[in-house]
Amino acid sequence: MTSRTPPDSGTPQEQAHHHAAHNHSVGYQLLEAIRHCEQRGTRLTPIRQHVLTLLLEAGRSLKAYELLEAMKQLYPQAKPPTVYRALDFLVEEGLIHRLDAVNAWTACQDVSGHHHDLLIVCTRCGKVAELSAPLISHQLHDMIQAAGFIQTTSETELRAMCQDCSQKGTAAP
Amino acid sequence: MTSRTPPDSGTPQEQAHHHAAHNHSVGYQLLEAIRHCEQRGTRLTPIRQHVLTLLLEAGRSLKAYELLEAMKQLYPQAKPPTVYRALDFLVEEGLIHRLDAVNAWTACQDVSGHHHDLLIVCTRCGKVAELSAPLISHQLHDMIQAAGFIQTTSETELRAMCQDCSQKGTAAP
DNA sequence: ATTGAAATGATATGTTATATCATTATATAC
DNA sequence: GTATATAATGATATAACATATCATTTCAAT
Repeated sequence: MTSRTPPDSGTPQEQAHHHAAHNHSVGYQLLEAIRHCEQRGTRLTPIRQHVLTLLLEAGRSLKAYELLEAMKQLYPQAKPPTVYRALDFLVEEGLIHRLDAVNAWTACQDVSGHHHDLLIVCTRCGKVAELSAPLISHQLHDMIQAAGFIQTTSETELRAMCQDCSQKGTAAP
Repeated sequence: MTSRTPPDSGTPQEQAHHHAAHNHSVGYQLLEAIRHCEQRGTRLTPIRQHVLTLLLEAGRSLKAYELLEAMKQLYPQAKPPTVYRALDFLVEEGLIHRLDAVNAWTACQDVSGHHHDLLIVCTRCGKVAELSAPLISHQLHDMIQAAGFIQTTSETELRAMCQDCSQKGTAAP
């Protein structure tokens, strides 16, 4: 799950927005993706669409080789490059995120809607919350620039642990 | 290099601090590390010390297998676990950072001094700038909490490109 | 000296990702 | 509609990153 029901009663103190309300169906999200690619003149081929669908249906982040196994149901000839090429395309299109913290991949929950710039990643189960926090992101951008760097991604990954996992303790999954 | 001479004339707008001034010698940094481990009752064994020294001398982030190759000069019997165990120990001690964005490892430039909570990582060459920005970090912490997560690391990695690399363009290294 | 814990040695294997070249599909120009 | 260039996929191999496991050694505390 991508944190669909976070307790919004915390300490806002910042114009941060969850987009948990954008809990669209997989079918709708797929349509959004198709429109998105049409507008950009890119091709959401069957393989790419299927990888995206798997991620959308999973409702959590998946490993590349998990996706490969799943792909083999429909595409028995699928090999690692089959999956990695699709993933690279989908990242390029902004339809999915690669999560460095857990070496996994997750569908973007809100392609056409609000921009989100922070990803909170549970390093235990891979659950992700997509947030929008323009003020913080702007500050981060300025700091990166002040340090003599150029920001190359509009999304910042934050390592964390979800409530379920932190309750279960640090033991193995 | 860990961004030793960033242009500090940018847009501060935030109490962010570079610690480029803490440009200590490798010898001094090693002494700091030894003291650090003594105080914590942990053992900076020869292997661990050598891995740390390699990272300190490199002045940039290194891959685990680069370190392995280098280790083999002094420890011909070195194997992957030799290096990974040392790296895990050094991370545990806060003497080095693991950089998820580039699958590499970098020495902490300021073990005993100021706390730093942001790492700006050049995803092209692995160069790192260590920054301290308590206000932003506090905001990030609150947002993570508001999203129903528990923050598990005190350092946030920011993907970027250093000036050298962004000038050289997107071509291969 | 004994002993328990930590560290290292050694082997094997698991996991993640890419390089390369051949083939097929698609879009555009003609 | 055929030619042709480009994009996508197929297929094989291998590179790059990381850990599990068990044996042995070192170290510190008794």
